[in-house]
Parts: sequence; C-alpha cells; structure tokens
Amino acid sequence: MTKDHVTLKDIARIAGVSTATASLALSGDSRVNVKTRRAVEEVAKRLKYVPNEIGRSLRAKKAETIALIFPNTTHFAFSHPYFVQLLEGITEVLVENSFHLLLSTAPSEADEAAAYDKILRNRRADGIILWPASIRDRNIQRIVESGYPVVYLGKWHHDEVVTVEREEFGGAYKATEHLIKQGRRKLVMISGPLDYQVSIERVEGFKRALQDHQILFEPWMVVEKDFSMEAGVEAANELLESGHRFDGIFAANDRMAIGAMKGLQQAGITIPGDVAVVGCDNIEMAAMTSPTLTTIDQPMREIGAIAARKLIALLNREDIGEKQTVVPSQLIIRESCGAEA
Amino acid sequence: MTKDHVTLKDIARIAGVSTATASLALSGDSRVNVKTRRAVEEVAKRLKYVPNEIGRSLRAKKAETIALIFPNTTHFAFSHPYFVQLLEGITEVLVENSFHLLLSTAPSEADEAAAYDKILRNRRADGIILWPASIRDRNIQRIVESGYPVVYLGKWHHDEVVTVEREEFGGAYKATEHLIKQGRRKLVMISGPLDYQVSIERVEGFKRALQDHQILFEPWMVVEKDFSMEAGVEAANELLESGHRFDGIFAANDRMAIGAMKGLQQAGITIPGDVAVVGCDNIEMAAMTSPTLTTIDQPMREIGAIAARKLIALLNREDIGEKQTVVPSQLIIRESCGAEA
DNA sequence: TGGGTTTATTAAATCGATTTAAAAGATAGG
DNA sequence: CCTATCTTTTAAATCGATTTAATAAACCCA
Repeated sequence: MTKDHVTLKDIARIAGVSTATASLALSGDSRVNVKTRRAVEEVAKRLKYVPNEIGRSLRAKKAETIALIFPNTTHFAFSHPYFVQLLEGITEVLVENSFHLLLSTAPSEADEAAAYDKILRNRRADGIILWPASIRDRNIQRIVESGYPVVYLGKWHHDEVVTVEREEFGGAYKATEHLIKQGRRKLVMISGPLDYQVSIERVEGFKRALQDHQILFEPWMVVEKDFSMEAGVEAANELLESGHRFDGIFAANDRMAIGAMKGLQQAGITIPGDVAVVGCDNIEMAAMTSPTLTTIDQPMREIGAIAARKLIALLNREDIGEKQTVVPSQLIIRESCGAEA
Repeated sequence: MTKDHVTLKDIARIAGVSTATASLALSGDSRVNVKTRRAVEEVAKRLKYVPNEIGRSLRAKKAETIALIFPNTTHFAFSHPYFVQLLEGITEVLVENSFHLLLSTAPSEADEAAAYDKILRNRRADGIILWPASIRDRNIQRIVESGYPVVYLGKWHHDEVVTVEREEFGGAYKATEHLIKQGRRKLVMISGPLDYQVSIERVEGFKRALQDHQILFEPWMVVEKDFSMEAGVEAANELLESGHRFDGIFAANDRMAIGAMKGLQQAGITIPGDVAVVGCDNIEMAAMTSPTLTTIDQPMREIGAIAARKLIALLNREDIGEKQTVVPSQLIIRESCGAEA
C-alpha cells in the first residue's frame, strides 16, 4: 500500500484550495466560482476521488442505509421463495435513491433483544423494514414502537405505524370462495403456524367465506403446519387418516399446497377430480406441477418497493401518503381447482 | 425528541471522568482503575449506552461490514432458490463475528463500473464476497484484481485470488456417469447460459463423462437455456422436435430439470421409463415432483459460511488456510433416473 | 476615491469514538 | 524529605467529510 486512499484533503491540496472550498465545489454550491469548481472537479476526476461515506455519515448523522430485519422467530422465512422478490423490490428503490441495504438477523432468540437494541442505536441504519414475526415475539413491539423510522410488513394493531401488507384476509376469502363456486362445499384449510398474524388472517378469510355461503365451520377443518412442502404431505396424510370427507383444500402457501397434492396423489386421490386445491403465493413452481396449481398471487416485489419508498420518504420527512397500504392479491386460476381457466 | 442519543461524552460527564477514561474503561483497558471502570460501566448500562458505530468506524478505518455483490449480469441469480441458503451461511458467520452484511446490486449495466468503484472506495465495507457473473463482465475482473479483500464464489484463472467454489465439473461428471450406469447412452444436456464459467464447467463434466464411457459427443447434445423452469419446458420441446433420439437428460439446475420433465410428460413421454432425468442443486421441490428428481446437492449454506470465514480471516490478517476451496457435491438418488435409491 | 455590496474563500467547529503522549497522583526507597 | 517508579487520568490529535461564520477580494456607484 503505497498510499491508502485519496481524501478530500488531497483534492484540496492539489487543486490549491481549502477543503471547505473543495467540498463546496464538489457539491455544486453556487458560492464557489465556476472556474474554481471546474478545477476541483478536474482534480477529483483525475484522482478518481470517491468520498468516504463513513466520514460523511458521521457528520450528517445519517447513514443513508436501511436495515431489513428478520426476527429470529421468522428465521425460516428465509426459505420463502418470494423472499428474493421482496429483496428485489427493495433494492430496486434503494439503488435509485443511493441508499444501502443492511441485512440483519439475530444470532439466537436469547441475543435478540440486545441485537435489536444495537441496531436501533448504533446508527448504522437510519430506518428499518421489519418482517413480521410470531405475535409472541416481544422484540417486534419494541422496534415498532421505538419511534425509530420503521415500516412493518404486516398488520399492526394501531394506525400510527406505517405498514405495507398483503391482502391476507381477502386473498384467503377469494381462494375459498372460488372453491365454493366450483361446487366444493366440504372444505379444509392447511394453515401456517397460528402464532403468526398472517396465518390468523388467512384462517379468518377462510371462515368468513364459509359463513357467507352457509357452510358450517368446524375446528377440524383447519390443520396447522409450518409452511414447508414436507408439512403439506403430512397434512394431507393426517386429513385422510382423520376419516373426515373433503373435496377442497385451501393451503396457506404454495409449498404446503404442493406437498398436499403430492400426499393426496400418493394415496390415489385425483386432483381436481376428487379434491380441488388452491394455494397461495404463486411461486414459479405453481405453473409446473401436475395439475398446475391455482393460487393467489402476492406481489412481493411491489410490496418491497412500496415499503422502501415509504421508509425513504419517512426519513426525508416527506409526505408518505397513506400510512397503511394493502396490496391487493389476485386469484390465478390453473388446473388444480377444476375450473376453466 | 427530547434528547437525541446518548454518547460517550454523556457517559463520561455523568461518571465524572474524561471521555478518554470512559472509552478505556469500556474497552476493559488495564490502565484504568478497577473502581473507575466499574463506575463507568454502571453509568453506561444505566443509560443503555450503545457506541455509535459510524464514529468508531471512522476512527478505526474499518466498517466491520462486508458486502455481498451481485453483478448486474447475474441479476437473475436472485431467483435461484439456493440464494437464500447462501445468505444464511454468510449471515451465520457474520453474526458470530459481529460483522454486518451489506447487499449490493448495481442499478444497470451502465452504472455498474461506477457502482463497484464506489463500493471499493467509499469504505462502507471492508471486504467483498462476489457472486460470479458472465465471463464477459469486465467489472468482475476489476474488483477481483483490485487488491481489495475479495472472496470469489467460483473459479478464477490465477491462484492469488481467494475462491470458494462448488464442484461443478465433478458434479456434472457424477450426474452424467450415473445416467450411463443406468444403461442410458443417448444423453443430452440442458445447460445454463454458456457465458458463465459455471455452465462451461458443467458442460465439460458432461463431455468428459461421455468420453470416458466411449460415447461420442456431438454439439446438438447441449441445449443452452436460462436456468428458469419455463426454459426447461422449452428445452424439452426443442429436443423432441429436433428428431434426435435420447434416453437421458442432465439439466444444469433443478428448475430446468423440472421444466423439462413437465415438457416431456405433456408429450406423453414417461420418466424414467423413456427418459431418465438428473438435475442439479437439490432444491426443496426436487423431492416433491412426480417422479421425484435425482439431483446433485450443492451445499450453498456451507459455501456461504466458508466464504465469510475466509474473508474475515483475510481482514484480520489471519491465516486463511487454502486459498482455493472446492466444496464437494453429492449425488442424491431419487426416482427420475430409474435407479434403486 | 471611499463606503457599501456582492462574491469567493477559508479557518475552525462539528459529528462520536479511539489512542497517544503527557501530566498528575500515588507509592516506595534511600 | 526528595527523587524514582509505577499507576491513573486526561488533553489533544485523529479519522474524513460538511457547514457556519468570518474574512478577503472584487465590484459598483456616487
């Protein structure tokens, strides 16, 4: 390392001005003489000067960075196929605004409280996009209500909090209603873990659709599983073994739906002949299964983009528009529900 | 905001010492009197002091942060299901070492050069984990050979560069050989884009396996596609339309393999009866298809962890062990190849 | 030409921590 | 009691940029 790094000081020295002038010149301040500015710019360009953002951040008291936090209790969210879409939506907007993205996870549930506290205070990020966790996770509450700029990717129980959420209830309702319209009335649902708000809402949507069509809901109709494909297989087996008759399944995500189809088919049950299946998420695979999977499309990319935009607006103290945004979901009709597409 | 943020100065003032002593005390320096240290610690704890890492970074000239860079030409890599596993492996190690992870993407190919230059110089990250891009991407070369601490996730053409790579050639070889051992000799390969080193190596592995078993290779045996499921379907159709006979397919990833199976089945071809299929990656879905997919397991989580560990060692000027690491892949036998598992 | 503006430039403070070198205080030995 | 040594503490510099307030220079008009 002959020399380390070219700093503003170097530029100033070589251009024969003070660092103040150099700084002002590079920021295009009108106070500095055009000729001087040109000279400074020329030197900066020649030396390939790139400002040290750490120094800049310290002075500006902002990091131009936002953190995407995954609470420990959602660690498995990482395996969600659409996590990547969310990320794409977020980065797209951040790049446009010259922001950086810090990905944050806690080492373990025990360290979690401390870890979040640090994120909130060490000033490495200016704001947070928060992925929902178990409703039992106390840390979430701490972050959301800390006054720190936060966008929460789900429903929150009071409306001061900025949220961007999928249409969970409505999506589940649409899916269930679609099954009913196909003439299925003996419906069951494969739910995700019920300590997640998301799961609760989807179950509510399912129930409401039944109710609106005069179908009596009974507790056995909901099987609680963990979102994985393997769990979908198990759910199918358990339902079959239970002896209850059913002719339609709404699964809270495509992975479980695909697992369930696998389980049913292995038991010799035809889809959609014997049982119709509707999933949720519209992952790439949903178009590849046999039969292809009818599902609810959740525009995760858009959600990421909206969340990022709101957070940046929040940081810039600009108008963020509506505080709560619900991004509509859409029913994608394929083969597994027995409808004409 | 009654008051903004508690700083070291506050701690020092309240504990009745200088900031120097406070800093020394909190870092456990032996020079400060035990009693003083206790007092300072007590105040820090009471006020929930968390050091501003921006200030610390500026002074220390390091950010305790590494960047994971996705070149623009690999943007679609984001959709790789195992991207998430890579991320998990990386974050696991980073968290252990109190490092942060910055996710970096360039807005467009045009801005790419400038964007990387900035990452290299703005000191926001101390080192880089670099995902491979098209071999035509000139920016990659710039980063790798910049002297900046870099771990490259692929093969590089000279051995000064620290790399962690999957056993691409070997994996493809194993997959192909397995097909041959099942009695298939009319083999084809569905490859990823051939301007990727990864693709080239997998094709080489395929060719070598043919050669070692006295099967003549011909150019039509390799179909170049873009890694998506949809592309797999197309590949199958093109192969069928070409009129060439084949009884075995090696696909360079599971997504294309799954698409190809779909395409074949739609054309009434049975798997593995008429055509055996082997994929690559072992994504969750591979265990759910009908038939289940034989594939090559690529331990992405481990690769991420190793890469992160090496990079941190590099930053700490510790011994990093071997500069080039090849993580072995493993053949996972399921139904699609017609073998007894 | 001199007083009043305008225009350009810069010295110095600042952000929040760390670290060095120097000062102050305590202790011991003669 | 005085010097030498050891232990603690602190003032001040530093990291790299930005910004304010002050100064310097140029310009204008009577």
